[in-house]
Amino acid sequence: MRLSHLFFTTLRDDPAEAEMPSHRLLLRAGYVRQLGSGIYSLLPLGKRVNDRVEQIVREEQDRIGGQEMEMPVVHPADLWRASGRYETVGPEMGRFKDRNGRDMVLAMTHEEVVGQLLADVVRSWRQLPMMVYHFQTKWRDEPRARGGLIRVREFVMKDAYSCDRDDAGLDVSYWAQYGAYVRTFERLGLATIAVSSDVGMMGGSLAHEFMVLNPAGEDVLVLCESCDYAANRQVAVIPRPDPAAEDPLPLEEFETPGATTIASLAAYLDIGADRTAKAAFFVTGDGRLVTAVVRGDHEVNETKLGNAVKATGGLRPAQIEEIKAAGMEAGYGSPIGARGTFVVIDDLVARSPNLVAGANREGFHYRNANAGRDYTADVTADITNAQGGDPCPNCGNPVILRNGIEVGNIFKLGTKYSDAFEATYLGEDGQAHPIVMGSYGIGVGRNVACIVETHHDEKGIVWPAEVAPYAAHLVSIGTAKEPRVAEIAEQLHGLAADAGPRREILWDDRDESPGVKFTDAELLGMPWILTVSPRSLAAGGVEVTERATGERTLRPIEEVERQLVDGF
RNA sequence: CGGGGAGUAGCGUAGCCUGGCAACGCACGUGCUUUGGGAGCACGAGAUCGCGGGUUCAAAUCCCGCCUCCCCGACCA
Repeated sequence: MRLSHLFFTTLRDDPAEAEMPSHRLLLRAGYVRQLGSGIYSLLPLGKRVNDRVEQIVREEQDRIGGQEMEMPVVHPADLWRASGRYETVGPEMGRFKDRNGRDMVLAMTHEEVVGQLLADVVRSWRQLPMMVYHFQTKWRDEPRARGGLIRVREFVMKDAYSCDRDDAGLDVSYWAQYGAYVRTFERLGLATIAVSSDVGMMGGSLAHEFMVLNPAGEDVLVLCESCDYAANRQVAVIPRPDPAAEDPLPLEEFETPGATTIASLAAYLDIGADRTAKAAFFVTGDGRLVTAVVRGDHEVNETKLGNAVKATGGLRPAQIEEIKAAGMEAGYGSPIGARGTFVVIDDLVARSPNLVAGANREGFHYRNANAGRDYTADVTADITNAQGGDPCPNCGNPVILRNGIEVGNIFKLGTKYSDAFEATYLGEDGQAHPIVMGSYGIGVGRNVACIVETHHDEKGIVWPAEVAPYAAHLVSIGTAKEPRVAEIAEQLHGLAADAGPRREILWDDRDESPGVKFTDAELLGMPWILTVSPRSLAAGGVEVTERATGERTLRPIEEVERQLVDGF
């Protein structure tokens, strides 16, 4: 490809809105352009990288027996009503009416379509197991897009669906996908950590997320450096020691002026935060006020809390008025004397005697609050976040917290969708059984961004060879001085093109100064930069620079020609 | 949705407080020179100053409303 013909432009200055390296570099180097919040066009270079990433994902899916297909982006709403998700999902799903007034939705995932297809196609146990996948656009109207391609609203996902006769079969499919993901991310040049995760809106029993460590990551991971424990903080369960036993003392109200936070309360009383009980207030999607009580030295984990109260439609922080309506006082709140609220107590609070808790009266707290005696739980569960230094559940050594970006996930779905669509098969026993499903996603664009996040330097992108849009970047210099420069460049460019699409190179044939060409070559990030110039020809060939190391060697033309075909 | 910030030429910005010809760098076009690390000179094109309303002799600038984008928090590939 001649750079003079390529639909792109590089930017000398960083776009003001781009903060993450991948966002900045993909914009500057002319790979992508933004159309709206969380909506991006892929320019030709971006499209080629995207295709290379897709191809690696495709090969690894095919290797474990996945069959590629394609399902639509626009679905009739009735399909989503059948699974119940038309009601449960909320505003992140795009909804519209067709010209006849029928409710339609934009696909945010494809379990429903697969469920319906299974009901249609699968009759017999002989058709199972079976795994299908496709690359398709999803629309998810996220509350906030961010970080360029890291978190967008419209994106292409590889989503795969495994279909098995029973749980044992699902287990096999699940771990086959696990292995495929490990290979996929290795080939993409991404160091991932598989963490166990929440099953979220998908429902199901077991799930892993593949995470790339990144300070800008939106997930917090709980990791153990002594063993291989790794979990999303949403689900990490940390063992906690029993608090020292004390006899319950009488409840006693006392004045704590202005102590609306645990920090100020503990400082005022000169006690540890672990001697206090903290109440946090949420409202579920179905309108219940939830009061969560954790010890002052912990934080509420909203995922665990949501699961504990079986919240449909998620949780949102409660308004002051909603807290007051239940007889509680924000800043001095506790379930003591409250009414009309669902109370969830962290199991550590349940075991901690004589805590300081809010008195539901401005400027007052109680001493010696005891769960079970002074207030009762509707549910007692672990609802706290793991913290750095907590003991690892495997080996007991202190865990660390790191941020991560989720580049892929795998879910055991079970029969939720096959039940909804009556997707059954006749078993060897002559009976109908529900098909057992799994679901496996990889966001293509996010992976592209993550590759740039790990493979770049101060000059620009450094593509791993497997995903680079072109195998090499040819820079020709001094064509006016030496006619052979253009001839040789032309020859190398044609040779690479003839060697096949994967061997094609980018040739900067523009009439630009050498400085501009080198700078752009480094910004664009092809793994090899080939320089043809009067100087290189006089020295006997082509200068070959490895982008990653900056190492330069002068190689005879014939050798470069061979390497353009066989690889460098 | 809560909090913070920003919309001026393709990109980056100044001008706004204190109203008075819309400016600078890069990029872009033409010509000449230059050609191994973001070249030089000359000429040139490019902006309804996010949108709507208001105040004023006069609005990028002041006031009101709206829209969009970015960043931090609750969701996910």
